[in-house]
Amino acid sequence: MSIITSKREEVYSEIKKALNKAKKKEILKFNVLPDFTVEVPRDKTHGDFATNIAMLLCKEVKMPPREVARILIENLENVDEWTEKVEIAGSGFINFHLGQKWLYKVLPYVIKEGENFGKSNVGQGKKIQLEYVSANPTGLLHMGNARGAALGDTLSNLLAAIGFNVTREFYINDAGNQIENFGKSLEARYFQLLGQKADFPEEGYHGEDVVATVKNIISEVGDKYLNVDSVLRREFLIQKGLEEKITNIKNDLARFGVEYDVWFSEQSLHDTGAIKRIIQELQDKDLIYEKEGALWFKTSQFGDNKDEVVVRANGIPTYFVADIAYHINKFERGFEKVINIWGADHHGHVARMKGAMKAQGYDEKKLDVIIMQLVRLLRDGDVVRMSKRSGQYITLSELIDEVGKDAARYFFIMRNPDSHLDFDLDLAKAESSDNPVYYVQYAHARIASILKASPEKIKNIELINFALLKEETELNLIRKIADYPEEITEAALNYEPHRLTRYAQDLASAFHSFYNSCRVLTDEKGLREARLGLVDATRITLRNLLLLIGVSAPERM
RNA sequence: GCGCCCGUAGCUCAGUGGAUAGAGCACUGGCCUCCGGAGCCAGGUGCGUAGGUUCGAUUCCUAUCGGGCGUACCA
Repeated sequence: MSIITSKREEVYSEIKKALNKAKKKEILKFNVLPDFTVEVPRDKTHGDFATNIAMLLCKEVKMPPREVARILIENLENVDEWTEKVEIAGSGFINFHLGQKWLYKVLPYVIKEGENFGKSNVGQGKKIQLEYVSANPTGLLHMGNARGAALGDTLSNLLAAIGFNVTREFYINDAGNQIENFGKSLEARYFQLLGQKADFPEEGYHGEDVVATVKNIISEVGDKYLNVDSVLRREFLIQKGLEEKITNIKNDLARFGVEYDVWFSEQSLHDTGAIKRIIQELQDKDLIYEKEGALWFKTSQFGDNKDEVVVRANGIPTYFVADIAYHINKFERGFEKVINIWGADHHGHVARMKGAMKAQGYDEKKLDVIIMQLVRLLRDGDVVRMSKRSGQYITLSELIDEVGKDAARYFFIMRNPDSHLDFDLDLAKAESSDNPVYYVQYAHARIASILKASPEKIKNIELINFALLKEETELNLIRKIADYPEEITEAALNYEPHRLTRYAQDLASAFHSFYNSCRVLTDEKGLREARLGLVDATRITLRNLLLLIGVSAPERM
């Protein structure tokens, strides 16, 4: 429990106590206590915490809000012990000024916690699963996959930090139509590279990477498969091709700092009969009918706007039913929460997947789908057009080469997933103040060099007199640090990783301001030690934060 | 047509049922004999439009306009 959270709760419960006291005395007459807020006001002159309770209550008690506020304040107990000043402001806000004492407790707490600062047990060890990227293994990872990777990994880190037991998972679409297509493409390239005539399938994968894959296969087995049965040849090429593609995907993601606990194969759902089982179960529930030779699932009964095919007329199950089987599998593994990160082009899939879970007797509320909008790439101010089919796209690997892992990850989580993302390659590459990543990392490097230049190391934080920190920039920095645990919790629970970059910016800014107005390594020993403590607490916070985002915290730049 | 997301500063984006709506970039001017100037300080414009709910709406609801995506026996 962080200091600021406990402080807020203290204020909250004191207000409640006062209200109940006034109610008992029949000065305020109300039935149910409204759901009021206690928040840190935007404007510092409005104190450390503010509540809107008076405005919410005014109607029921039939008094002007400021009058309600006055009564409430009168009924607060031992106000002087925990506040410096309580005032009524604006149309009826009550502002609590707590003084600075509690702020000084923040720093020793942070230093003692170290890398645990910000962590909590809000999640209580509950099992939670995140599935992200899950790109088709028929090609390389593109910008959209990269955004999903950065978001998914950061969100996983966040949830783990607040005490959830997180499983990170990649679903490999190694079955279905696109694999057939992949096989045809490989086969055509195989013929072509061996000097044979072959038409390349129109719907095939035109990318250069497919050519490279086939070249690798040829260097291994030569023309051995030129004259075998086409079915066997394709089977072999697909197996080899998938192996290489999946290895590539794993390597690229690893370079991006993204590691998975589970790589789940779609094919395995066919092999184990899980898909057949689902279809049977749906049939038993009378949720399946036949039309034009295909089997349809009555998804419209569950909020979808039309029914969906689960088995095609040619007898091959669709991606949809495989995905249902996969999600049932997730629930069977006992996750209390299942989170998917999908691109906006899959949003139509959400309602029917939830419907399918409901049809199978699972609580669809346990399935959260984060839809992220698509990425647009900008170079020299122009949009770079991308298309996977045509093979024209910038890969994750190329992106890392060009702008580096740190900048790429930072940029991807800077935006709300709901927002379209314009990825400005030139800005991401800029080694200047324009680049928000450097701005934050610079603060960390600067701290490292102060600590290095310091004549003494902090040994016993108990002996430091933090009350010597009285400058406005010092107090601002402490307040910002104190916000950190709450920021982490909010970002995690609301699935909002982008809050982290904003906070990072603010924290770095508060530090730079402090640095410019206060000399750390001053001759006064007491003040120097207090400031070193402040600097160290800033370092710990910055470092923990960057770690969550998957960006390095450099000692030097 | 229908469904989902978005519309906030010149640009890229945060944010909130409440008190003066923020940040970065861009533009202008200042700041190191001293811990890293990749820094700091100062400067100004905006919630697409129209209704409704509310003590209070940029936020919630409805309509409308604009952009993206979906609406496959692709995934």
